[in-house]
Amino acid sequence: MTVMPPPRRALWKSIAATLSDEIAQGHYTQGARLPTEAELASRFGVNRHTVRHALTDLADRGLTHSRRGAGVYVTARPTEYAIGRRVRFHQNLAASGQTASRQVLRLETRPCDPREAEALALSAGAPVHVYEGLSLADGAPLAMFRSIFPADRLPGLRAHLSETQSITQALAREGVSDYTRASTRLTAKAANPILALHLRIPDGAPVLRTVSINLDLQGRPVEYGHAWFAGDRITLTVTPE
Amino acid sequence: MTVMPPPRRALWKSIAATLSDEIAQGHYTQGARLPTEAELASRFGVNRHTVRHALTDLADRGLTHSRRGAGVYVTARPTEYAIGRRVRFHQNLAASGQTASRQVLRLETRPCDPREAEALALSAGAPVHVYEGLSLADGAPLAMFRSIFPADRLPGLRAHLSETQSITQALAREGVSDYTRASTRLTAKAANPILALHLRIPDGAPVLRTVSINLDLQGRPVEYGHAWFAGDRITLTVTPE
DNA sequence: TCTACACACTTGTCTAGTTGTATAGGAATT
DNA sequence: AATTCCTATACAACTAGACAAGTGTGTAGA
Repeated sequence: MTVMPPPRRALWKSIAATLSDEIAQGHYTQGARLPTEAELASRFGVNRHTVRHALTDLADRGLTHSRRGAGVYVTARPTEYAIGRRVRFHQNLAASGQTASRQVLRLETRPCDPREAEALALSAGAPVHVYEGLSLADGAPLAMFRSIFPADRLPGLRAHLSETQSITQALAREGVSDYTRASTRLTAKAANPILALHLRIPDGAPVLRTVSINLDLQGRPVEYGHAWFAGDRITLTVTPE
Repeated sequence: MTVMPPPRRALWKSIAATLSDEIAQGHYTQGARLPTEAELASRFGVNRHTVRHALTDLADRGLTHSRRGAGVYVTARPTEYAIGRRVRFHQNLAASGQTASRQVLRLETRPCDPREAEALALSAGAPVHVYEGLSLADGAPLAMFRSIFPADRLPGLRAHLSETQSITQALAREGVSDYTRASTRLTAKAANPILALHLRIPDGAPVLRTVSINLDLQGRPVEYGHAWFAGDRITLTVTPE
Protein backbone atom coordinates (compact mmCIF):
# COMPACT_ATOMS: atom_id res chain seq x y z
CA MET A 1 0.00 0.00 0.00
CA THR A 2 1.31 3.44 -0.86
CA VAL A 3 1.74 6.20 1.69
CA MET A 4 -0.34 9.35 1.41
CA PRO A 5 1.93 12.38 1.67
CA PRO A 6 0.43 15.61 3.02
CA PRO A 7 0.25 17.38 -0.37
CA ARG A 8 -2.28 14.74 -1.28
CA ARG A 9 -1.82 13.11 -4.60
CA ALA A 10 -4.96 12.38 -6.51
CA LEU A 11 -6.36 9.03 -5.57
CA TRP A 12 -6.58 7.79 -9.11
CA LYS A 13 -2.94 8.66 -9.70
CA SER A 14 -1.84 6.55 -6.78
CA ILE A 15 -3.93 3.70 -8.06
CA ALA A 16 -2.54 4.08 -11.56
CA ALA A 17 0.98 4.16 -10.15
CA THR A 18 0.36 1.07 -8.07
CA LEU A 19 -1.06 -0.91 -10.95
CA SER A 20 1.61 0.30 -13.34
CA ASP A 21 4.17 -0.78 -10.78
CA GLU A 22 2.67 -4.21 -10.43
CA ILE A 23 2.70 -4.63 -14.17
CA ALA A 24 6.32 -3.55 -14.32
CA GLN A 25 7.20 -6.01 -11.57
CA GLY A 26 5.66 -8.84 -13.47
CA HIS A 27 2.72 -9.28 -11.15
CA TYR A 28 0.59 -9.14 -14.24
CA THR A 29 2.38 -10.40 -17.30
CA GLN A 30 1.78 -9.57 -20.92
CA GLY A 31 -1.64 -10.62 -22.08
CA ALA A 32 -2.82 -11.30 -18.55
CA ARG A 33 -6.23 -10.12 -17.43
CA LEU A 34 -6.41 -7.64 -14.60
CA PRO A 35 -9.01 -8.07 -11.87
CA THR A 36 -12.37 -6.58 -12.82
CA GLU A 37 -13.02 -2.92 -12.20
CA ALA A 38 -15.38 -3.88 -9.41
CA GLU A 39 -12.74 -6.01 -7.73
CA LEU A 40 -10.13 -3.29 -8.03
CA ALA A 41 -12.58 -0.76 -6.66
CA SER A 42 -13.16 -2.96 -3.67
CA ARG A 43 -9.44 -3.61 -3.24
CA PHE A 44 -8.55 0.10 -3.19
CA GLY A 45 -11.70 1.03 -1.34
CA VAL A 46 -12.88 3.52 -3.95
CA ASN A 47 -15.67 3.95 -6.42
CA ARG A 48 -15.51 2.08 -9.68
CA HIS A 49 -15.21 5.36 -11.58
CA THR A 50 -12.03 6.23 -9.75
CA VAL A 51 -10.55 2.92 -10.78
CA ARG A 52 -11.70 3.60 -14.32
CA HIS A 53 -9.89 6.92 -14.24
CA ALA A 54 -6.69 5.12 -13.34
CA LEU A 55 -7.25 2.45 -15.97
CA THR A 56 -7.88 5.10 -18.61
CA ASP A 57 -4.49 6.53 -17.77
CA LEU A 58 -2.82 3.15 -18.13
CA ALA A 59 -4.54 2.58 -21.45
CA ASP A 60 -3.49 6.02 -22.69
CA ARG A 61 0.08 5.15 -21.85
CA GLY A 62 -0.28 1.94 -23.81
CA LEU A 63 0.15 -0.37 -20.85
CA THR A 64 -3.27 -1.96 -21.03
CA HIS A 65 -6.24 -2.29 -23.31
CA SER A 66 -9.79 -3.28 -22.51
CA ARG A 67 -12.45 -5.33 -24.20
CA ARG A 68 -15.97 -4.48 -23.31
CA GLY A 69 -17.59 -7.37 -21.60
CA ALA A 70 -14.36 -9.28 -21.34
CA GLY A 71 -11.93 -7.41 -19.14
CA VAL A 72 -8.78 -5.34 -19.02
CA TYR A 73 -5.63 -6.88 -20.39
CA VAL A 74 -1.95 -6.07 -20.19
CA THR A 75 -0.77 -4.99 -23.61
CA ALA A 76 2.04 -6.94 -25.17
CA ARG A 77 4.25 -4.25 -26.62
CA PRO A 78 5.93 -5.44 -29.77
CA THR A 79 9.25 -3.80 -30.41
CA GLU A 80 9.33 -1.63 -33.46
CA TYR A 81 10.84 -3.25 -36.46
CA ALA A 82 11.17 -2.70 -40.15
CA ILE A 83 9.80 -4.49 -43.15
CA GLY A 84 11.89 -4.19 -46.25
CA ARG A 85 10.71 -4.00 -49.78
CA ARG A 86 11.65 -7.62 -50.22
CA VAL A 87 8.38 -8.53 -48.69
CA ARG A 88 8.69 -11.72 -46.70
CA PHE A 89 6.98 -11.21 -43.42
CA HIS A 90 8.32 -14.19 -41.54
CA GLN A 91 11.91 -13.71 -42.56
CA ASN A 92 11.95 -10.13 -41.42
CA LEU A 93 10.53 -10.91 -38.05
CA ALA A 94 12.87 -13.80 -37.54
CA ALA A 95 15.75 -11.47 -38.29
CA SER A 96 14.69 -9.18 -35.49
CA GLY A 97 14.35 -12.06 -33.08
CA GLN A 98 10.57 -12.20 -32.97
CA THR A 99 8.42 -15.17 -33.70
CA ALA A 100 5.95 -14.55 -36.45
CA SER A 101 2.66 -16.34 -36.68
CA ARG A 102 -0.66 -16.00 -38.40
CA GLN A 103 -4.20 -16.34 -37.23
CA VAL A 104 -6.68 -17.25 -39.92
CA LEU A 105 -9.89 -15.29 -39.80
CA ARG A 106 -11.42 -16.36 -43.06
CA LEU A 107 -10.66 -18.73 -45.87
CA GLU A 108 -13.21 -19.13 -48.61
CA THR A 109 -13.83 -19.08 -52.34
CA ARG A 110 -16.37 -16.78 -53.94
CA PRO A 111 -16.97 -14.75 -57.11
CA CYS A 112 -14.85 -11.65 -57.44
CA ASP A 113 -16.13 -8.11 -57.50
CA PRO A 114 -15.21 -5.57 -60.21
CA ARG A 115 -12.30 -4.09 -58.32
CA GLU A 116 -10.73 -7.47 -57.74
CA ALA A 117 -11.35 -8.41 -61.35
CA GLU A 118 -9.44 -5.38 -62.53
CA ALA A 119 -6.52 -5.89 -60.17
CA LEU A 120 -6.10 -9.55 -61.11
CA ALA A 121 -7.02 -9.12 -64.77
CA LEU A 122 -9.97 -11.52 -64.45
CA SER A 123 -13.32 -11.54 -66.12
CA ALA A 124 -16.25 -10.34 -64.04
CA GLY A 125 -17.45 -12.81 -61.46
CA ALA A 126 -14.58 -15.24 -61.85
CA PRO A 127 -13.93 -17.23 -58.66
CA VAL A 128 -11.28 -16.06 -56.24
CA HIS A 129 -9.84 -17.37 -53.01
CA VAL A 130 -10.06 -15.03 -50.06
CA TYR A 131 -7.46 -15.42 -47.34
CA GLU A 132 -7.92 -13.11 -44.41
CA GLY A 133 -6.12 -13.10 -41.12
CA LEU A 134 -3.90 -11.48 -38.56
CA SER A 135 -0.15 -11.25 -38.54
CA LEU A 136 1.21 -11.65 -35.06
CA ALA A 137 4.62 -10.95 -33.61
CA ASP A 138 5.23 -12.74 -30.34
CA GLY A 139 1.50 -13.16 -30.05
CA ALA A 140 0.64 -9.48 -30.45
CA PRO A 141 -1.33 -8.47 -33.53
CA LEU A 142 0.68 -6.30 -35.89
CA ALA A 143 -1.46 -6.25 -38.96
CA MET A 144 -4.60 -7.56 -40.56
CA PHE A 145 -4.33 -8.74 -44.11
CA ARG A 146 -6.59 -9.87 -46.91
CA SER A 147 -5.22 -11.62 -49.97
CA ILE A 148 -7.20 -12.36 -53.09
CA PHE A 149 -6.03 -15.10 -55.48
CA PRO A 150 -7.43 -16.17 -58.84
CA ALA A 151 -9.10 -19.53 -58.11
CA ASP A 152 -9.20 -20.83 -61.67
CA ARG A 153 -5.46 -20.67 -62.06
CA LEU A 154 -4.74 -21.90 -58.53
CA PRO A 155 -7.45 -24.48 -57.80
CA GLY A 156 -5.74 -26.18 -54.87
CA LEU A 157 -4.48 -23.06 -53.17
CA ARG A 158 -7.13 -22.90 -50.49
CA ALA A 159 -6.32 -26.35 -49.22
CA HIS A 160 -2.64 -25.53 -49.14
CA LEU A 161 -3.26 -22.30 -47.27
CA SER A 162 -5.26 -24.05 -44.61
CA GLU A 163 -2.32 -26.37 -44.05
CA THR A 164 0.74 -24.19 -44.24
CA GLN A 165 -0.69 -20.69 -43.69
CA SER A 166 2.35 -19.50 -45.60
CA ILE A 167 1.50 -17.74 -48.83
CA THR A 168 4.89 -18.36 -50.36
CA GLN A 169 4.73 -22.10 -49.67
CA ALA A 170 1.14 -22.45 -50.79
CA LEU A 171 1.88 -20.67 -54.06
CA ALA A 172 4.93 -22.84 -54.61
CA ARG A 173 2.81 -25.97 -54.32
CA GLU A 174 0.57 -24.58 -57.04
CA GLY A 175 3.52 -24.12 -59.34
CA VAL A 176 4.26 -20.48 -58.65
CA SER A 177 7.87 -20.84 -57.61
CA ASP A 178 8.47 -17.14 -57.19
CA TYR A 179 6.61 -13.87 -57.37
CA THR A 180 7.54 -10.22 -57.34
CA ARG A 181 5.78 -7.16 -56.16
CA ALA A 182 4.48 -5.03 -58.97
CA SER A 183 3.24 -2.12 -56.94
CA THR A 184 2.45 -1.04 -53.42
CA ARG A 185 0.14 1.80 -52.59
CA LEU A 186 0.11 3.30 -49.14
CA THR A 187 -2.45 5.42 -47.37
CA ALA A 188 -3.27 6.40 -43.83
CA LYS A 189 -6.70 5.49 -42.56
CA ALA A 190 -8.65 5.57 -39.36
CA ALA A 191 -9.42 2.16 -37.90
CA ASN A 192 -13.04 1.05 -38.02
CA PRO A 193 -14.41 -0.75 -34.96
CA ILE A 194 -13.76 -4.24 -36.28
CA LEU A 195 -10.22 -3.50 -37.30
CA ALA A 196 -9.59 -1.71 -34.03
CA LEU A 197 -10.79 -4.78 -32.19
CA HIS A 198 -8.47 -7.09 -34.06
CA LEU A 199 -5.42 -4.87 -33.73
CA ARG A 200 -6.32 -4.00 -30.14
CA ILE A 201 -6.07 -0.29 -30.71
CA PRO A 202 -8.55 2.46 -29.91
CA ASP A 203 -11.41 3.05 -32.29
CA GLY A 204 -10.38 5.53 -34.96
CA ALA A 205 -6.65 5.21 -34.31
CA PRO A 206 -4.44 5.76 -37.34
CA VAL A 207 -3.70 2.74 -39.46
CA LEU A 208 -1.31 2.30 -42.35
CA ARG A 209 -2.97 0.53 -45.24
CA THR A 210 -1.09 -1.05 -48.08
CA VAL A 211 -2.60 -2.32 -51.29
CA SER A 212 -0.34 -4.46 -53.39
CA ILE A 213 -0.25 -6.61 -56.46
CA ASN A 214 2.14 -9.49 -56.90
CA LEU A 215 3.05 -11.03 -60.24
CA ASP A 216 4.38 -14.44 -61.16
CA LEU A 217 7.48 -14.86 -63.27
CA GLN A 218 5.41 -14.58 -66.43
CA GLY A 219 4.15 -11.21 -65.31
CA ARG A 220 0.60 -12.39 -64.58
CA PRO A 221 -1.00 -11.14 -61.36
CA VAL A 222 -1.31 -13.87 -58.72
CA GLU A 223 -2.18 -11.93 -55.59
CA TYR A 224 -4.12 -8.81 -54.80
CA GLY A 225 -3.30 -7.95 -51.24
CA HIS A 226 -4.47 -5.54 -48.62
CA ALA A 227 -2.87 -5.04 -45.26
CA TRP A 228 -3.66 -2.77 -42.35
CA PHE A 229 -0.84 -2.05 -39.93
CA ALA A 230 -1.24 -0.62 -36.45
CA GLY A 231 0.28 2.81 -36.97
CA ASP A 232 2.12 3.11 -33.72
CA ARG A 233 3.50 -0.38 -33.71
CA ILE A 234 5.18 -0.47 -37.02
CA THR A 235 7.47 1.38 -39.31
CA LEU A 236 7.63 0.21 -42.86
CA THR A 237 10.98 0.70 -44.46
CA VAL A 238 11.25 1.05 -48.19
CA THR A 239 14.77 0.48 -49.40
CA PRO A 240 15.85 0.66 -53.04
CA GLU A 241 16.88 -2.86 -53.97
CA MET B 1 -7.58 15.65 -23.92
CA THR B 2 -7.72 12.70 -26.21
CA VAL B 3 -8.89 12.88 -29.76
CA MET B 4 -12.58 12.40 -30.38
CA PRO B 5 -12.97 10.08 -33.33
CA PRO B 6 -16.15 10.35 -35.35
CA PRO B 7 -19.37 9.15 -33.73
CA ARG B 8 -18.70 5.66 -32.42
CA ARG B 9 -20.41 2.96 -34.31
CA ALA B 10 -21.58 -0.08 -32.46
CA LEU B 11 -19.68 -3.23 -33.24
CA TRP B 12 -22.69 -5.12 -34.45
CA LYS B 13 -23.55 -2.30 -36.83
CA SER B 14 -20.12 -2.43 -38.38
CA ILE B 15 -20.48 -6.16 -38.80
CA ALA B 16 -23.93 -5.82 -40.33
CA ALA B 17 -22.60 -3.16 -42.68
CA THR B 18 -19.69 -5.34 -43.71
CA LEU B 19 -21.84 -8.37 -44.43
CA SER B 20 -24.48 -6.31 -46.20
CA ASP B 21 -21.73 -4.84 -48.32
CA GLU B 22 -20.38 -8.23 -49.25
CA ILE B 23 -23.84 -9.38 -50.23
CA ALA B 24 -24.31 -6.24 -52.32
CA GLN B 25 -20.99 -6.84 -54.05
CA GLY B 26 -21.95 -10.36 -54.90
CA HIS B 27 -19.50 -12.10 -52.58
CA TYR B 28 -22.43 -14.05 -51.25
CA THR B 29 -25.04 -14.55 -53.91
CA GLN B 30 -28.73 -15.34 -53.72
CA GLY B 31 -29.41 -18.67 -52.06
CA ALA B 32 -25.89 -19.07 -50.79
CA ARG B 33 -25.29 -20.06 -47.23
CA LEU B 34 -23.34 -17.66 -45.09
CA PRO B 35 -20.56 -18.95 -42.86
CA THR B 36 -21.90 -20.21 -39.54
CA GLU B 37 -22.40 -17.80 -36.70
CA ALA B 38 -19.40 -19.29 -34.96
CA GLU B 39 -17.20 -18.77 -38.00
CA LEU B 40 -18.34 -15.20 -38.41
CA ALA B 41 -17.74 -14.57 -34.73
CA SER B 42 -14.21 -15.80 -35.12
CA ARG B 43 -13.64 -13.80 -38.28
CA PHE B 44 -14.76 -10.55 -36.70
CA GLY B 45 -13.23 -11.37 -33.35
CA VAL B 46 -16.44 -11.00 -31.39
CA ASN B 47 -18.86 -13.08 -29.42
CA ARG B 48 -21.47 -15.10 -31.26
CA HIS B 49 -24.24 -12.97 -29.73
CA THR B 50 -22.83 -9.87 -31.35
CA VAL B 51 -22.86 -11.62 -34.71
CA ARG B 52 -26.43 -12.70 -34.08
CA HIS B 53 -27.36 -9.10 -33.43
CA ALA B 54 -25.94 -8.17 -36.82
CA LEU B 55 -27.65 -11.11 -38.52
CA THR B 56 -30.95 -10.16 -36.96
CA ASP B 57 -30.57 -6.76 -38.52
CA LEU B 58 -29.85 -8.26 -41.94
CA ALA B 59 -32.88 -10.54 -41.61
CA ASP B 60 -35.05 -7.59 -40.58
CA ARG B 61 -33.96 -5.80 -43.70
CA GLY B 62 -34.83 -8.86 -45.74
CA LEU B 63 -31.32 -9.58 -46.88
CA THR B 64 -31.07 -12.99 -45.24
CA HIS B 65 -33.13 -15.65 -43.52
CA SER B 66 -32.06 -18.38 -41.17
CA ARG B 67 -33.10 -21.97 -40.57
CA ARG B 68 -32.42 -23.43 -37.20
CA GLY B 69 -29.89 -26.20 -37.45
CA ALA B 70 -29.21 -25.47 -41.09
CA GLY B 71 -27.70 -22.06 -41.44
CA VAL B 72 -28.23 -18.53 -42.64
CA TYR B 73 -29.10 -17.99 -46.27
CA VAL B 74 -28.98 -15.01 -48.58
CA THR B 75 -32.31 -13.92 -50.00
CA ALA B 76 -31.17 -10.74 -51.72
CA ARG B 77 -29.58 -10.43 -55.09
CA PRO B 78 -26.42 -8.39 -55.46
CA THR B 79 -27.10 -4.79 -56.37
CA GLU B 80 -25.27 -3.18 -59.21
CA TYR B 81 -21.86 -2.19 -58.04
CA ALA B 82 -20.26 0.76 -59.73
CA ILE B 83 -16.64 1.63 -59.27
CA GLY B 84 -16.27 5.33 -59.10
CA ARG B 85 -12.97 5.97 -60.79
CA ARG B 86 -11.86 8.64 -58.44
CA VAL B 87 -9.16 11.00 -59.33
CA ARG B 88 -6.32 10.23 -57.02
CA PHE B 89 -3.26 12.17 -56.18
CA HIS B 90 -0.49 9.79 -56.98
CA GLN B 91 2.83 10.69 -55.64
CA ASN B 92 5.83 8.70 -56.47
CA LEU B 93 8.11 8.27 -53.54
CA ALA B 94 11.24 8.33 -55.66
CA ALA B 95 10.14 11.61 -57.15
CA SER B 96 8.98 13.29 -54.00
CA GLY B 97 9.78 16.98 -53.88
CA GLN B 98 8.19 17.81 -57.19
CA THR B 99 4.77 18.99 -56.21
CA ALA B 100 2.98 21.78 -57.92
CA SER B 101 3.72 24.60 -55.52
CA ARG B 102 5.20 25.23 -52.13
CA GLN B 103 4.53 27.55 -49.25
CA VAL B 104 7.50 28.25 -47.02
CA LEU B 105 6.79 28.12 -43.32
CA ARG B 106 10.29 28.24 -41.92
CA LEU B 107 13.80 28.72 -43.22
CA GLU B 108 16.59 29.01 -40.70
CA THR B 109 19.97 27.75 -39.62
CA ARG B 110 20.56 26.28 -36.18
CA PRO B 111 22.60 23.61 -34.40
CA CYS B 112 21.39 20.08 -35.05
CA ASP B 113 19.91 17.79 -32.46
CA PRO B 114 21.22 14.27 -31.83
CA ARG B 115 18.75 12.56 -34.14
CA GLU B 116 19.59 14.85 -37.02
CA ALA B 117 23.29 14.43 -36.33
CA GLU B 118 22.94 10.69 -36.63
CA ALA B 119 20.87 10.82 -39.79
CA LEU B 120 23.25 13.18 -41.54
CA ALA B 121 26.42 11.72 -40.03
CA LEU B 122 27.35 15.03 -38.41
CA SER B 123 29.12 15.77 -35.17
CA ALA B 124 26.86 16.87 -32.32
CA GLY B 125 25.65 20.43 -32.56
CA ALA B 126 26.88 21.03 -36.09
CA PRO B 127 24.86 23.70 -37.90
CA VAL B 128 22.01 22.64 -40.17
CA HIS B 129 19.56 24.41 -42.43
CA VAL B 130 15.91 23.83 -41.66
CA TYR B 131 13.46 24.15 -44.52
CA GLU B 132 9.85 23.68 -43.55
CA GLY B 133 6.77 24.26 -45.62
CA LEU B 134 3.62 23.01 -47.31
CA SER B 135 3.24 21.23 -50.61
CA LEU B 136 0.17 22.36 -52.46
CA ALA B 137 -1.69 21.00 -55.43
CA ASP B 138 -4.33 23.19 -56.92
CA GLY B 139 -4.16 25.33 -53.84
CA ALA B 140 -5.04 22.48 -51.48
CA PRO B 141 -2.37 21.47 -48.98
CA LEU B 142 -1.22 17.94 -49.65
CA ALA B 143 1.61 17.60 -47.27
CA MET B 144 3.78 19.35 -44.77
CA PHE B 145 7.49 18.74 -45.01
CA ARG B 146 10.65 19.50 -43.09
CA SER B 147 14.07 19.08 -44.64
CA ILE B 148 17.33 19.23 -42.73
CA PHE B 149 20.57 19.95 -44.60
CA PRO B 150 24.16 20.02 -43.32
CA ALA B 151 25.03 23.74 -43.28
CA ASP B 152 28.82 23.36 -43.26
CA ARG B 153 28.89 21.51 -46.54
CA LEU B 154 26.18 23.64 -48.14
CA PRO B 155 26.77 27.17 -46.84
CA GLY B 156 24.78 29.03 -49.47
CA LEU B 157 21.81 26.67 -49.57
CA ARG B 158 19.48 28.77 -47.48
CA ALA B 159 19.76 31.73 -49.80
CA HIS B 160 19.12 29.53 -52.80
CA LEU B 161 16.10 27.94 -51.15
CA SER B 162 14.55 31.31 -50.39
CA GLU B 163 14.85 32.15 -54.08
CA THR B 164 13.90 28.99 -55.89
CA GLN B 165 11.98 26.98 -53.26
CA SER B 166 13.05 23.95 -55.22
CA ILE B 167 15.27 21.59 -53.30
CA THR B 168 16.73 20.03 -56.40
CA GLN B 169 17.68 23.38 -57.91
CA ALA B 170 19.07 24.75 -54.67
CA LEU B 171 21.22 21.68 -54.19
CA ALA B 172 22.45 21.90 -57.76
CA ARG B 173 23.65 25.44 -57.18
CA GLU B 174 25.64 24.17 -54.22
CA GLY B 175 27.40 21.62 -56.35
CA VAL B 176 25.15 18.63 -55.62
CA SER B 177 24.17 17.82 -59.16
CA ASP B 178 22.20 14.74 -58.22
CA TYR B 179 21.10 12.82 -55.19
CA THR B 180 19.46 9.49 -54.53
CA ARG B 181 17.11 8.30 -51.87
CA ALA B 182 18.76 5.95 -49.43
CA SER B 183 15.74 4.96 -47.43
CA THR B 184 12.18 5.91 -46.75
CA ARG B 185 10.32 4.93 -43.63
CA LEU B 186 6.56 5.14 -43.48
CA THR B 187 4.17 5.15 -40.60
CA ALA B 188 0.66 6.27 -39.80
CA LYS B 189 0.05 8.93 -37.19
CA ALA B 190 -2.77 11.03 -35.85
CA ALA B 191 -2.54 14.69 -36.78
CA ASN B 192 -1.74 17.07 -33.95
CA PRO B 193 -3.65 20.37 -33.90
CA ILE B 194 -0.97 22.39 -35.67
CA LEU B 195 -0.53 19.87 -38.44
CA ALA B 196 -4.28 19.52 -38.77
CA LEU B 197 -4.57 23.26 -39.20
CA HIS B 198 -1.94 23.35 -41.92
CA LEU B 199 -3.37 20.42 -43.83
CA ARG B 200 -6.91 21.60 -43.20
CA ILE B 201 -8.04 18.28 -41.82
CA PRO B 202 -9.82 17.45 -38.57
CA ASP B 203 -7.78 17.20 -35.43
CA GLY B 204 -6.59 13.62 -34.98
CA ALA B 205 -7.26 12.58 -38.56
CA PRO B 206 -4.92 9.92 -39.91
CA VAL B 207 -1.74 11.14 -41.48
CA LEU B 208 0.92 9.32 -43.44
CA ARG B 209 4.40 10.27 -42.32
CA THR B 210 7.53 9.58 -44.30
CA VAL B 211 11.07 9.92 -43.03
CA SER B 212 13.75 9.85 -45.66
CA ILE B 213 17.46 10.28 -46.17
CA ASN B 214 18.97 11.42 -49.46
CA LEU B 215 22.59 10.88 -50.45
CA ASP B 216 24.74 12.70 -52.93
CA LEU B 217 26.66 10.84 -55.62
CA GLN B 218 29.53 10.22 -53.22
CA GLY B 219 27.16 8.49 -50.83
CA ARG B 220 27.22 11.25 -48.22
CA PRO B 221 23.86 12.25 -46.71
CA VAL B 222 22.70 15.65 -47.91
CA GLU B 223 19.10 15.76 -46.76
CA TYR B 224 17.14 14.39 -43.84
CA GLY B 225 13.51 14.82 -44.69
CA HIS B 226 10.16 14.41 -42.99
CA ALA B 227 6.81 14.71 -44.67
CA TRP B 228 3.27 14.43 -43.39
CA PHE B 229 0.60 13.61 -45.96
CA ALA B 230 -3.11 14.04 -45.44
CA GLY B 231 -4.18 10.42 -45.37
CA ASP B 232 -7.43 10.85 -47.24
CA ARG B 233 -5.99 13.04 -49.96
CA ILE B 234 -3.14 10.96 -51.11
CA THR B 235 -2.01 7.53 -52.10
CA LEU B 236 1.67 6.92 -52.28
CA THR B 237 2.73 4.53 -54.95
CA VAL B 238 5.88 2.53 -54.59
CA THR B 239 7.08 1.01 -57.82
CA PRO B 240 10.22 -1.02 -58.13
CA GLU B 241 12.58 1.00 -60.39
C1' DT C 1 -33.87 -51.24 -49.44
C1' DC C 2 -35.72 -49.21 -45.83
C1' DT C 3 -35.83 -47.83 -41.03
C1' DA C 4 -34.17 -46.41 -36.72
C1' DC C 5 -30.82 -44.45 -34.26
C1' DA C 6 -26.68 -42.02 -32.97
C1' DC C 7 -23.95 -38.15 -33.57
C1' DA C 8 -21.97 -33.87 -35.03
C1' DC C 9 -23.22 -29.45 -36.17
C1' DT C 10 -26.17 -25.29 -36.36
C1' DT C 11 -29.45 -21.87 -34.78
C1' DG C 12 -32.39 -20.21 -30.72
C1' DT C 13 -32.71 -18.90 -25.91
C1' DC C 14 -31.41 -18.00 -21.26
C1' DT C 15 -28.63 -16.35 -17.24
C1' DA C 16 -24.81 -14.00 -15.40
C1' DG C 17 -20.91 -11.08 -15.50
C1' DT C 18 -17.93 -7.12 -17.34
C1' DT C 19 -16.82 -2.76 -19.54
C1' DG C 20 -18.64 1.83 -21.55
C1' DT C 21 -21.36 5.93 -20.91
C1' DA C 22 -24.46 9.29 -19.02
C1' DT C 23 -26.33 11.91 -15.25
C1' DA C 24 -26.37 13.88 -10.71
C1' DG C 25 -24.40 15.52 -6.62
C1' DG C 26 -21.28 16.17 -2.36
C1' DA C 27 -16.72 17.68 -0.61
C1' DA C 28 -12.38 19.78 -0.87
C1' DT C 29 -9.28 23.05 -3.21
C1' DT C 30 -8.27 27.32 -5.58
C1' DA D 1 -17.74 31.18 -7.16
C1' DA D 2 -15.50 27.88 -9.99
C1' DT D 3 -13.04 23.81 -10.56
C1' DT D 4 -11.37 19.38 -9.45
C1' DC D 5 -11.93 14.95 -7.27
C1' DC D 6 -14.66 11.44 -6.00
C1' DT D 7 -19.14 9.00 -5.06
C1' DA D 8 -23.54 7.04 -6.52
C1' DT D 9 -26.89 5.11 -9.66
C1' DA D 10 -28.67 3.43 -13.92
C1' DC D 11 -28.47 1.61 -18.24
C1' DA D 12 -26.28 0.13 -22.80
C1' DA D 13 -23.07 -2.94 -25.19
C1' DC D 14 -20.65 -6.95 -25.25
C1' DT D 15 -18.69 -11.37 -23.43
C1' DA D 16 -19.06 -16.03 -21.55
C1' DG D 17 -21.04 -20.30 -20.96
C1' DA D 18 -24.75 -23.57 -20.97
C1' DC D 19 -28.47 -25.85 -22.86
C1' DA D 20 -32.59 -26.62 -25.90
C1' DA D 21 -34.26 -27.38 -30.55
C1' DG D 22 -33.69 -28.47 -35.21
C1' DT D 23 -30.83 -30.24 -39.43
C1' DG D 24 -27.92 -33.31 -42.04
C1' DT D 25 -25.25 -37.45 -42.38
C1' DG D 26 -23.55 -41.79 -41.54
C1' DT D 27 -24.40 -46.46 -39.90
C1' DA D 28 -26.15 -50.64 -38.01
C1' DG D 29 -29.96 -53.78 -38.28
C1' DA D 30 -34.04 -55.93 -40.11
